[in-house]
Amino acid sequence: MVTKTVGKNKQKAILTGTLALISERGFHDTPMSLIAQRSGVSTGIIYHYFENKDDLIHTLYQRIKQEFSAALLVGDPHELPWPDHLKLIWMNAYHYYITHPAETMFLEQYENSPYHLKWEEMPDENFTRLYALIEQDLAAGFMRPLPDPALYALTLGVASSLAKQQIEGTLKLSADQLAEIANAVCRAIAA
Amino acid sequence: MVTKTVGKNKQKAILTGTLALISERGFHDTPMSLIAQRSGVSTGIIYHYFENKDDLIHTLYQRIKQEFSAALLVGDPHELPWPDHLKLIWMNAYHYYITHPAETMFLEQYENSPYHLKWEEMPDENFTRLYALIEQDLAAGFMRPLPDPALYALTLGVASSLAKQQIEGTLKLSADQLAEIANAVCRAIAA
Amino acid sequence: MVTKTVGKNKQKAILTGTLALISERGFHDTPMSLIAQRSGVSTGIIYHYFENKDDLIHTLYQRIKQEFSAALLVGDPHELPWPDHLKLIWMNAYHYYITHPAETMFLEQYENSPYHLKWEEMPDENFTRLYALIEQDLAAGFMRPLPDPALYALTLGVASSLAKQQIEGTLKLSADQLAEIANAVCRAIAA
Amino acid sequence: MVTKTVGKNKQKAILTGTLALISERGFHDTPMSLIAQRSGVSTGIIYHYFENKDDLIHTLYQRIKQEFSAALLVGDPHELPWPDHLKLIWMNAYHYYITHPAETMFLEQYENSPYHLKWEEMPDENFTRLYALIEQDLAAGFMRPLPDPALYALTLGVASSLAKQQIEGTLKLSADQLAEIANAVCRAIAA
DNA sequence: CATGAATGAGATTTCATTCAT
DNA sequence: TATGAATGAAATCTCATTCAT
Repeated sequence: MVTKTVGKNKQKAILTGTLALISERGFHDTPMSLIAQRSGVSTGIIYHYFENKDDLIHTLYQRIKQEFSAALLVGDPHELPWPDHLKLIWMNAYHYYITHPAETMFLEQYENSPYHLKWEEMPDENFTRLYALIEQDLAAGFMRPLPDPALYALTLGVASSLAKQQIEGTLKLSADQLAEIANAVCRAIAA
Repeated sequence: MVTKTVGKNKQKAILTGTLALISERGFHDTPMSLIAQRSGVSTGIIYHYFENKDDLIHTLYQRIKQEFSAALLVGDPHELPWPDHLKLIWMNAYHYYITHPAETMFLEQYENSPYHLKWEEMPDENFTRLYALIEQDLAAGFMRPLPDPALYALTLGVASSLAKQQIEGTLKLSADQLAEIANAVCRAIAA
Repeated sequence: MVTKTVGKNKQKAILTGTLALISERGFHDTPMSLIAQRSGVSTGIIYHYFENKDDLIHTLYQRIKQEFSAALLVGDPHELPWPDHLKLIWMNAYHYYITHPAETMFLEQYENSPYHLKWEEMPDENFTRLYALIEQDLAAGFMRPLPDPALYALTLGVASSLAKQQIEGTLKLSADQLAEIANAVCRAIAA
Repeated sequence: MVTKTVGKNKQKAILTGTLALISERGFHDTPMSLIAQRSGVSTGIIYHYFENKDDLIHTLYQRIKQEFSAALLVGDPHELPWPDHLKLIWMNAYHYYITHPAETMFLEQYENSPYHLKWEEMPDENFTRLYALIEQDLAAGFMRPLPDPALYALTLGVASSLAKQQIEGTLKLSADQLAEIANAVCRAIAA
């Protein structure tokens, strides 16, 4: 039982090290040996926990994506009326991004590389619940009937774009400005 | 006279080959030897025109960024009143993206990699003119006083996000839907 | 226990292979791939033991220099009176040179290339002891008060020069001739 | 006639550039392109004046060797009695070395690389005259009957060794010290 | 489970030499 | 003569992956 935990810890350490390095240096320029070093493990052991480098990176992606989807549901948006649940979700996304800079940079990098086309997206329960909520809003006529990707781009896409700039230090938003942008996002898609 | 341009042609061929390969395969997985082969030149000559791989990629980025900024001004948006000039610019961006899939994928990849933080952005005359137009709209009270990056995310960011999905084949927009989205974008930032 | 030393053996093999090749072919014309082949190792492992080619060559130089300095003290020259200790040291140097032709050619090549100006000389205990002995001889008035480099040139420099020619096959010295030259060297610097 | 001079000038420029670069950077690390640049000529033209890189380097060596041998005879040593002519030759050598640092470094490098074994030494009239003078001294019993290479090592070898150290800045000799060393050299080989 | 030396294919870059102009 | 773009073989170095211990 002790060793089981050690094993999990080691796997976690590898994922953490990989995240740190890739967010700093990019996919290229992040060799396995450096990951091992940063994670405090040997090169060989990585291949015990992951099939190969691609598998390691993809696993990391899935973990982060899952963590992100869970973060979107913080505060139980399903309990709130339109448009409050939309604003909460948007704020949750934004908050996750700026409090998880490494994860954010990694996600952006991953999703914008031809890398992620090689794998199919895993189904995720939290996203399923979110899509259901959106369907309700559409059915109730609160939201304009735009294609899903358009709704995404006009909402969470904006959040990620802004967060990225804050992380890079090229933007600083006050609470008021943030609320104002959240309103703008609502205006964009509200019926 | 024809032969005088051979040199430039070769440099252009290299940039074109690089663009094609990187948009298909990513930064990693695009070796110089493959670039040479695809461009129909020898490996060595690449280093005559570019200092190294980084320089090649960055130069390519600058060229595309320039081409893009020029595309935004097609149809003389400065001559149109608010909000028509905004819509024109937005449509120009969108049009550039979907008619230049390789360039789009390259731009996204480049701007989302730690790569681009190593270089400072070049000043660009077209962007300067665009910013001036935005300042006017802000001063005239047409647009909400949001920070530049927020305005960008709510407008061109949306266009790029949508275009990317169309290129990847996960989205198809009708002219009506597109116009509807352009309206949404306007609503978002209009005062 | 045998296998524990495998690592060191491999490093030694690389140094030995490098020495052989460089003494035969020179710095240029000695590619890493050839070193690997001659040493019976893979190219990659060389970079496990040495940072780069420069580091490999410089490390080899240091090892040889150390071995040489140890060879100078064979027979305990400190126990002999003037000028016998000088003659012993001189003979030791000469003997080392002609019995280590590869090392000799390497040393000469290294010390006569702009290469060695990039590194600072390591302090060496044996040389320190030799300098102390020379100081004594100077203080005792046995030797003429010439600058150290001049003393070196008039003694060991002569040994190396002669050895080099013997190695190249352009000179053959009898024991008598050698003794005669050792005397000449003594005459040159004796007070 | 004008162009003939230009040609010679260009060849001279190439030799001068090569000398400067090799004395600074070594045989390796001195590419043809850099030689062209430093010499103010195009890469291609070098191959008009020299067959290849080896030929260029060997030609340079011969020129310098010739210049050096001429320098040894300055002041007409043949007119002076023993041991004055020996001292004059020795001083001539020393003087040439310290006033021609690039040439000195080049010579040393060349003669200590496996390079020079590929070519046979050219006969040189000045050296022939010098050898004749030495024969006379030997026959007259002024000099000890040591092999030629030994005589060389004990005389000019010492001069070159000292000069090299002065060039590298690790030694500074006063006129007195120099005269003292010249005396030491004479003592070494005088009967 | 764990290590890290070892491999070797392949990546980037260099450079002597050629040749069209 | 003169240029310098062009070639491509070869050099240096990297790195994902394996495996003996």
